[in-house]
Amino acid sequence: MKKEVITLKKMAQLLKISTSTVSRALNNHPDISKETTKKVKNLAKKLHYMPNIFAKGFRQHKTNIIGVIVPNILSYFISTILKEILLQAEIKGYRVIISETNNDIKKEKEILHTMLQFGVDGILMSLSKNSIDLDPILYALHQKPLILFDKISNKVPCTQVTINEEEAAFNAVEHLINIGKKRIAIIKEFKQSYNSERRFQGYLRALKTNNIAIDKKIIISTDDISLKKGRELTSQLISLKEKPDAIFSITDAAAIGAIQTLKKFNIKIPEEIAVVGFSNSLNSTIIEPKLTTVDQPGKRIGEIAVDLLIKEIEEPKEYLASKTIEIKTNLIIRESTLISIL
Amino acid sequence: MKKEVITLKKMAQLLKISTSTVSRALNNHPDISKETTKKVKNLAKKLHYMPNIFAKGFRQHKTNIIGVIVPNILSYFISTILKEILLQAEIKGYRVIISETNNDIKKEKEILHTMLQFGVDGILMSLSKNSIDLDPILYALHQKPLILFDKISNKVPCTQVTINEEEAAFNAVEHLINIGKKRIAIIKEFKQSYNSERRFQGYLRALKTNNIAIDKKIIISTDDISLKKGRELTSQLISLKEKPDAIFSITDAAAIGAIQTLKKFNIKIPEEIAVVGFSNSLNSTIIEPKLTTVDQPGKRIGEIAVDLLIKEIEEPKEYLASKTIEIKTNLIIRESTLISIL
DNA sequence: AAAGACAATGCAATCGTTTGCGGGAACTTT
DNA sequence: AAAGTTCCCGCAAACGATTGCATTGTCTTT
Repeated sequence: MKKEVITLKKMAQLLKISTSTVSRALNNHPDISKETTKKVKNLAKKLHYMPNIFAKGFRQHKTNIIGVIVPNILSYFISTILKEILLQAEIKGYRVIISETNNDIKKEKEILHTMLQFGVDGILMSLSKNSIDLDPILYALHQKPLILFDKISNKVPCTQVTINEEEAAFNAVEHLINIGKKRIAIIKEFKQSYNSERRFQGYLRALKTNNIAIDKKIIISTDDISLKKGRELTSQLISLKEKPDAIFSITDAAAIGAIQTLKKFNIKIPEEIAVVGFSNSLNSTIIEPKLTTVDQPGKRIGEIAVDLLIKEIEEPKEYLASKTIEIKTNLIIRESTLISIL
Repeated sequence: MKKEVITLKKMAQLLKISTSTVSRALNNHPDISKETTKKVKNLAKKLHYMPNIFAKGFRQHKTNIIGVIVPNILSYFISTILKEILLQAEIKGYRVIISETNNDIKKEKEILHTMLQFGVDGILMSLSKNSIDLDPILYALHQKPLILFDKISNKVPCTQVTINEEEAAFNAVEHLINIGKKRIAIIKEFKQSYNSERRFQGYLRALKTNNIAIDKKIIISTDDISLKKGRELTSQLISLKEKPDAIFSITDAAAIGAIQTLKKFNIKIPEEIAVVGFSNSLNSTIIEPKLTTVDQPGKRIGEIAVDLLIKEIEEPKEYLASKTIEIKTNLIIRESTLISIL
């Protein structure tokens, strides 16, 4: 199983030169003659020499590893971001270790700790649903560059990359208004979720801008915003005396649940009740009618987040730069809001 | 940004004892008195001491990192496996680095190389679609424990974890036969794919066992087995003189494409043409009619793969153990094959 | 020809942790 | 009281790569 490991020392012995010369030759140090450099490199290639990364990292206090922390990798949107993070990091010579919190704050803290202990050069993080205690994050931020993406928080003084949640929601709701809807329900998460809250702000602004009264009865909050919950909450909504004429769900999953329930009760979509989701997940084109939804450019988020992190790693700043980058989203209009205007 | 780093030496100076004692105390060495151990541990906690993983790994020739190589993380099935790998690895004290090949053989080779160079303790790998040149993998196998999962190959002498593809396909096709279907088409990949080939074998066996003639006209191969391709190929199938009365697709995506096309042409599912997929992806319950499909226990695969790998890491064997573990699947019967038997 | 410049290489320390070995102190045994 | 045990602890080497400084040899300059 084990093969003999080739080290600088071994190659030095074979060539009858010192390890320092071998090291310098491999690193293209100008002090070393072209001839020697060539000899060393040939031997290294022949023996499949691989530098011991640990000795190197140990010496240079750099690991070239980026830690990524996300609530749950089983989300198409998150996967898209991760995919791009992997790609970009690799291009720039970094490896990526990934950990999941599953929205468990205790675990979030642990992971943060082990990542630091492990010696990552920087951290990309998407917050758990209810990260209230931000101390561990602030602590981490003092040790290594850290950037938040997607699930962010304005309470952490660091670079943040996310979509413009408020505007995205505003556009989605205004679209509903434009197709003639006047009584628009929202299915959102409870307050703990910063992102949900920002989408809710967009919803409110759209209504206010268009002089539509806000009715708390059709503002629904839940903590587990799943497909199943979407179904249940929609059942509630349509049993109201004054039914809504549109539902804006802050996730696609719940929007799909909503559609399923509406179909079950033979309510016409979008004529009686239109539905808008959020994420442009794969399912949104499988469900019938196809779901109008906000497309979140996961690739861009991943790309920008890695790029900024590596910049912070390689050009460390003494002060904490705290800029938030908001990436534009795109409302994709599909059948669930497509009313033919006659 | 930078905080002072706590090392064994610093703590030793503070306590006026030697670094070796500090080290041993933290590792619960029996030679050290309880009193001293306690003192050391308290100080370590107070100062947030974190061992330098690189010095440690350097010394012990162990990194506690597992490398995972997959074709594409944007797959629900793969994500499920990854999720479990992350979970189990973490429980056992290992970190996971993930890389994608995107089915690019050249990249596959590079990734394998950098992972080894990086010093992972072992590798979990799912092969690219057309990994023909297995040399890099065999080379890796000589250096470190390596286990293949999901996309495997019988040409690599190592432990492999996968589902029982042949039997799963056999059951799926036999189910179609049991509901009265006699002319069953298959949508599969070209030969390069070992898994597709095994599913095809199951298809053939089911037909033979039930004395159904094999007709090449309804055996369709493609290299990009996507939803779109599923649509196109289904169009072809239903334009045949002798239409099939069932379609077995070796992926859910193509099966969903098939359903969409059948609906477009008003072909009744499952009465006229039944459809079976493979994977039990999220979409399979969103499409209408809901898709009958083979459930692949991703969690089990991930769990077993990590477990075996860590065993091989911690109890290295001199010989190459080459056992293949096949995990049972489960056919989930839904509307796309649900014929009420009167 | 002696001195200075420069190119090429080697020596040795260093990073933080682990660990084999040795030794001192306290205690037990004869 | 001498010898043997046991318990704690420290010394120092080792892991592999990097790097400041010293050293050697060659060439140029005056």
